[in-house]
Amino acid sequence: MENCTPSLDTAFHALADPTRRAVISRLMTGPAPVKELAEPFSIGLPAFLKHLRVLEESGLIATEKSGRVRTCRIRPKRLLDAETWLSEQRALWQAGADRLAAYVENQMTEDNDE
Amino acid sequence: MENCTPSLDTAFHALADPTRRAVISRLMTGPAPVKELAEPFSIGLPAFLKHLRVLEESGLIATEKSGRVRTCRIRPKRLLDAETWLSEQRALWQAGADRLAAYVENQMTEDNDE
DNA sequence: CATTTAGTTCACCACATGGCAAACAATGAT
DNA sequence: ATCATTGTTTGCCATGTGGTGAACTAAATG
Repeated sequence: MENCTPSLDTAFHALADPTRRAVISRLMTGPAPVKELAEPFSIGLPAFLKHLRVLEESGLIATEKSGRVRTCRIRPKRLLDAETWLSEQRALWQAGADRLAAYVENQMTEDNDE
Repeated sequence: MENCTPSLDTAFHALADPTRRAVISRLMTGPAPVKELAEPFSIGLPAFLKHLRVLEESGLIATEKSGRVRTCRIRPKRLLDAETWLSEQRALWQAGADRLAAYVENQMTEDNDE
């Protein structure tokens, strides 16, 4: 249940943008060149490349240039790191839920908004 | 496997800061007033309140003021939303892994770096 | 009432982010 | 050799972020 700060910062930050999440989703189905990745979006290439750089520096993706085309692929490890942190937090919460079962039951019933 | 943009943006962004993640971790063990939450950190109250506001507007926590003390508690739903998105992505990846078992095996062996 | 305590608001600052346009490689195709 | 394709770099700009210090409100406490 560490707070292993340095990598989670960049990973969560990278995920906090719809364009970048869409790129992640796309790459989950297999590698792709930059142009194909950028196609669905209405932004220019320079802006899109910035997103790719954020993703790469966060360790969520890896890119490799062969000829004039740069191919991007997913890097599942960092995704798993983020997921692990979240599930650890949930485990922490459930431990507290066991301690204060009745109180938490009350919290949940008033938490069904939105 | 939606990209349900609006809430994930703010949730992931809120999680992209070590101070805010530490607050989340602390609140997982039960509610706490602002002063107690701010104590472990070396930043001033105004800065800390900004973090709390980010957390609250992201829906990750809820706060309630009683008398002169504002009590903060966790809101597990948004945490679960983020965790769900991540696990959906992983499922997507595993589907691709089934399709291209051999290729992905190759990818994993060259992904043991860092 | 006077004072500490807890939180809030305000003005300000340095810096990162996300976007653009435009010019510049470098490779593949004709 | 020419030319289209695919990135890449460079300025530039508006906005958001994370921090500060100082002034202020409101509730317990003596």
